[in-house]
Parts: sequence; C-alpha cells; structure tokens
Amino acid sequence: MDIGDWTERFSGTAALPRAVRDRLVKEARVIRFKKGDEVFGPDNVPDSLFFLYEGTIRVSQTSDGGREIVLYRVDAGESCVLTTACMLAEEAYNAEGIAETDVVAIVLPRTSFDQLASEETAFRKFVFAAYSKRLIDLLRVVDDVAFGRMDVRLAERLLSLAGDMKEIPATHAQLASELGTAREVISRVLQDFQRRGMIAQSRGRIALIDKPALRTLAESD
Amino acid sequence: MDIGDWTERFSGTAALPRAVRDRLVKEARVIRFKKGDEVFGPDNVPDSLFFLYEGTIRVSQTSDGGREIVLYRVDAGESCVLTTACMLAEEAYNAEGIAETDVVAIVLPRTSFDQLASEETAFRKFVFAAYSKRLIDLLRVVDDVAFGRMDVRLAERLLSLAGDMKEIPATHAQLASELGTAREVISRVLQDFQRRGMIAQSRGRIALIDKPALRTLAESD
DNA sequence: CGCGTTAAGTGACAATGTCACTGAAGCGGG
DNA sequence: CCCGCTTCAGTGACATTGTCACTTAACGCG
Repeated sequence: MDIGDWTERFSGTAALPRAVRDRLVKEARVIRFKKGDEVFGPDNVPDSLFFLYEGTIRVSQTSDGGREIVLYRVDAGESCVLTTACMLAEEAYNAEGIAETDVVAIVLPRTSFDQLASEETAFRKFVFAAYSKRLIDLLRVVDDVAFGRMDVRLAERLLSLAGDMKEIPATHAQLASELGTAREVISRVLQDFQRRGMIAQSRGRIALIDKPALRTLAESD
Repeated sequence: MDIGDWTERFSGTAALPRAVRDRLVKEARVIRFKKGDEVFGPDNVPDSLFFLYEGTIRVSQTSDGGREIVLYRVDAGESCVLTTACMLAEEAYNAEGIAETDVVAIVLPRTSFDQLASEETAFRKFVFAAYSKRLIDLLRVVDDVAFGRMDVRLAERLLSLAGDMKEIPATHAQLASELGTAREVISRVLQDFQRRGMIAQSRGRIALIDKPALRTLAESD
C-alpha cells in the first residue's frame, strides 16, 4: 500500500530539502477512503493535518433542519484547512467532509506540522495560502447565498459540475444540497431551463444541451 | 502619539521574549483611524499584518447590486486576517473594513511577520488561531444566511448590538446591511416585534423592551 | 417657520422556501 | 414477467423574503 514519495505532489513540500522530505515520508501516515465515506465530521474530528493526495473531498455544512450546502471542494494537491482550523481553535463545527471519489490522503501528526511550520518557509507559505484560499472561497459562498439568484447559481453549478462532460449524473435533491436550497426549487428552475432548451432531463441525469446559453446566464450577475 | 509597549495587549506577542518585543515595537508602525474611516477595501489593499490595539472594525461584503452584509467584527486584541489572507493569496476580494469607533492599530511589515512566524511558536499559534476563528465565523454566517429565518437573525443581532444597553442607535437601513437584506424587510420584522411588545421604535433608535422574549426568539432555531 | 434631507411605512408583485401530496421510473424477488 | 418497494420528480397552495415605486413622517437648520 505504499505510494512512495508523496512530497512531490504538494507545492508546500516539493520545494523542501531532501532530508526533510524523507523525514516527512517516514512520519506521515497514508489513509484511504472509499467514495462516499465520511472523511471528517462533527463526531469525527481529526487532530492532524490533512493532505489530499488523490481524489476529491466535498465539504458541506448541514443545518439543524437537515438542509445542506456545499462550502467547497478539496482537490488533489491541496490541504484541507478546515480540519486544521478546528484542531487549532479546538472548537466544534458542523461541517463534514465526504469523499466524492476514492481518496488517498496523507495525515501528518500535529507535532510534525508544528515543526515544519516553524522550520520551513515554503511549507508555511503553503499552509497560509491554503487558509487564504478557503477564506476567499467562503466569501464567495456568502456572496452567492446572500445576494445571488437561484437560476444563476444553478447554471454556474451545473457548468462546474459538468466540466467537459455534457451530462451530469445528479438528482434534483443532490443539486439542492449543493446550493443549500430545497429540491422543489431545483425542480422548478430546471423545468424552466428545459423549457428554454438549455438542458434535457432524465431520471438522475441532466444533459447540458446549450452550454453557451447556460454560461451567459451564469455570468449575468 | 506613542502608545508605548503594545505587545502587552496581544496574546500572540505578550508571551514573547523581551528582546523580540522590543524589536517589534521598533519595527511596527502605529496607525489611527477615525470612526467611519475605511481601514481597508478593494482599492486599498494593505500589504502588512494588522493588529487592532483599540476600537472595533466592522468587516462587510458588498454585492454588485450594492447590498451589504456584515461578515464579522474585529475587536481590540485581535488581528484582522482577511487582509493577511489577501496579502498571501494575492487575490482581490470585495470585502471592506470600516472603523466603527476611533481605532488604533499596529501595522507590522511583511518581513517582520515572516520572521516572527518562523521564529516564535507563540506568535504562530496566535496567527493560526486568528485564521481559524474567522473561518468559523464565516461558517456561522453561511449557516445563518442560507438556513436562518429573518426574525430570528434580527433578534440575535439586536441583542448582540445592544450588549448591556437597552437602546440601539441604528436605522433600519443599517440593520439591513448588518444582515444582508433589504430595509423594507427590517421595517416589517421590527413592526412585528413592536406589535408583540418586544421593542419600541423612534427615529434612528430601537429600545429593547423585552430582552428575554427576544432571546427566546433568537434561540429558537 | 419653512425647507431640504433622511428615516420609515406601504402596497403590489416576484422569487424562494415549505408542506403535503401525487405520479412515474427503476429494481429486485418470487 | 410482473408485483411491490423505494427513490425521484412534479404539483398546487401557501408563507416568507426581496424588489419596486412610491408616500408620509421626523429632524435639523437657516
């Protein structure tokens, strides 16, 4: 189950001296998750630093009423600072991380983290940058939720979920939790999109027929 | 205009060795703002680390449509990491900081920041903790905006703005920007509160008549 | 006092969220 | 094959929130 020298993969570790990297490889553990597993959550608070080697993690927040909103995604080569934030602030939070694909992650014990952060400028920059990126991601979420129109937000999300694909395997309920709204609202908006010829729907999948139109809509803030 | 040894005030600097603190006092600049001044903003991106020595800064985000929402407040003894985040990520953002009272702040050049962060564990912890706190603050904002009811949010905010006072000097429009909504919505909800005997209104001020009732409402999520 | 400015109220309407359903599509066992 | 279960999607009525275009009221000052 060894993955060799993972320090190559991260901008915060690739630049470190050989000796440090060897030490890291020795000190860190490799963890694997299956698609759908909970990587962290309210009950399952990690006390270590998380590097995502392979896969994607979806970080979302759940309301008391059971509704859900996706805060951001962590991709390969990034670090998940929310867990770190929690570790450092020693505060509870109700966000959770779900593996969207099979995931390979590197877990660095807190002591190694402290040591690295003090000794290595490159590593420190990496961690600060990760924090900053998440802060800015969250600002974006706040902006969207507080001021954005539902149709615009949905168009955006459809495009970003699709990537290069032209079909998205997602139910209305899943899209609702992406955007922190109710399934019925998604149904209504998607019906509108369909009526306007921008998408086609079948059970559990959405085909993006007219991406340019969606993009125009998405950018009309 | 000297304020002496400000390092006493911050948990991240008070614990540092005497020599380091003396150096800091020498390297840092003291800045003052008047109530209402813009401390930082889209046009005015600082490239230094900010410590708030005295006063309060309100950090808010403005939408393209001109609506506004308060993200959090920075109080004396805290550091404003959003500016730092921006400095580190070198990305634009549309948040701004307004001095809510007269403000005295310490500005630490980036180089001093880097050096401190590498040499002093206590300082590093302070900065990480500040980041973490803001992240968690923002999670809370997202939760409220995405899932919270307006009356509950307003009751909460009235109580927190009032503190020990029983009157708040604020217009409906100001409260609307606190919560990222429209003035009319605030007017409606406040009228409801008034009808239920929880508050009394006069031009530009709101008297909290029945705080316990407001608290009950605020906690009914 | 009269006047300009800012604060607050109003009614109509649009967008979004909630509730309680119905109907339709897939799936697995007999 | 088809029956019945489960999940997904559609629907209409209604509540809440946001938007627009105003009106009315309060204050501050020359």
